[in-house]
Amino acid sequence: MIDFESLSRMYSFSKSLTLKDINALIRASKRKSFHKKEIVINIDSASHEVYFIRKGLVRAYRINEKGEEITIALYPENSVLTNVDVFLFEEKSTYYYETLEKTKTFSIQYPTALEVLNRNPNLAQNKEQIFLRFLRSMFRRIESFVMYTPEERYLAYLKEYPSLSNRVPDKIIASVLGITPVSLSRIRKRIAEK
Amino acid sequence: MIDFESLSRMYSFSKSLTLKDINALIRASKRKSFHKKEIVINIDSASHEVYFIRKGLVRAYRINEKGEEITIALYPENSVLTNVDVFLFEEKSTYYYETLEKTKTFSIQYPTALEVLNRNPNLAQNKEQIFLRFLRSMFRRIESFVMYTPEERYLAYLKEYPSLSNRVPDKIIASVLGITPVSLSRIRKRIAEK
DNA sequence: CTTTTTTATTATCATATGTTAATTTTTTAT
DNA sequence: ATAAAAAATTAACATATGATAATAAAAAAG
Repeated sequence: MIDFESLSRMYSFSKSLTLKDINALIRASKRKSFHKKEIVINIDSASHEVYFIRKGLVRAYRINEKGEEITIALYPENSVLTNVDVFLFEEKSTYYYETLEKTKTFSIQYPTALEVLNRNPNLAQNKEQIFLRFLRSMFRRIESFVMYTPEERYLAYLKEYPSLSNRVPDKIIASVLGITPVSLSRIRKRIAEK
Repeated sequence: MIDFESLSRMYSFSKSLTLKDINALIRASKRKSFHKKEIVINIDSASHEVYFIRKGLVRAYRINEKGEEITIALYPENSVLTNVDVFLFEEKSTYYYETLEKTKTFSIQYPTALEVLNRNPNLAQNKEQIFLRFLRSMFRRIESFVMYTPEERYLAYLKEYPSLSNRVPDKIIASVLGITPVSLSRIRKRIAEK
């Protein structure tokens, strides 16, 4: 059940995983495939499933009071996707998690993951690494909102995620940056004129 | 060395701490007092010290390229303050952590805290709680930037931290909200007119 | 208490963004 | 390949914000 692709994905995700850890994780996890625009976790779901994106791209979005789609996060390859509402607030999901591309995942029920963690102390450290990874990206994102203009945020986004800019529709990028699609289009024009 | 104030502070911070845990923590930590406008952690510091704010108020700020003070975070009573650059990015601090009021803290060197944690398995769970607390507040803050206007963010801030609005100068609140002091003043006027 | 310094407000003007709608371009579906 | 749908661009207008400066109010220092 352990193939080269799983191994190398795991390795690229975390170099501190041992073969034994990887084995334990892979045996406890299952693979899923999603078509484009397929729901991974639905709104109102209480799912405790933790996903590792092997391939593809997922977004988390909701519909606001005005009926607009608000995308709060993108999950590209090698990222960990969880139901934030369940994990952080013990509430049902307030977001749809939907693929933007054909996507392949490993996933594991959180209670099962905890069992594996308890049997493999090495993994506990890995759990902390995942927490730190979330904290890092969230902190950088907050910094970008506090310190930079929308235009600067867009440029930083292009720099940090060059591979995503071609895969994510601008209207979704705009939402992630906290601006409207029309405004992003104008920003793009301004940048192009330089 | 364990007084009632320490106990009740600890209890209000986390109800899952046992007396033994509290004892271990308090014995390993030391108390500090700071005057108003005193530096707790300086820019470029590599300090691994973790602070628990017993009383008072601290902010993290830096000076941007234009010479403006940018406040990224506020740390009121019962919050945990760490050198984010050191903890998340293993770099020297890019922020000044400065008191806005007379402030009293418990603090502990992170390596020492880890020793205490290792000797007291109950505390490990508590460490996770602290992580979760950071993740929660960061996530909510990101949501507020993505989904709400500056005016809505200000109203949400007033609602969430009513006790802070009188203690923090508006120019600092403006910075935390990612807007200019002039703009916040206008927002306040607009709100007052309703 | 008075003076000095800091903060907040207001005004003015330039610029950016939001909103709505029309048009063009691109993507998707058949 | 063609039609249909979605996304991106552009335009026009209203509104909000940024920048700078002057003034008023509040806080700090002596």
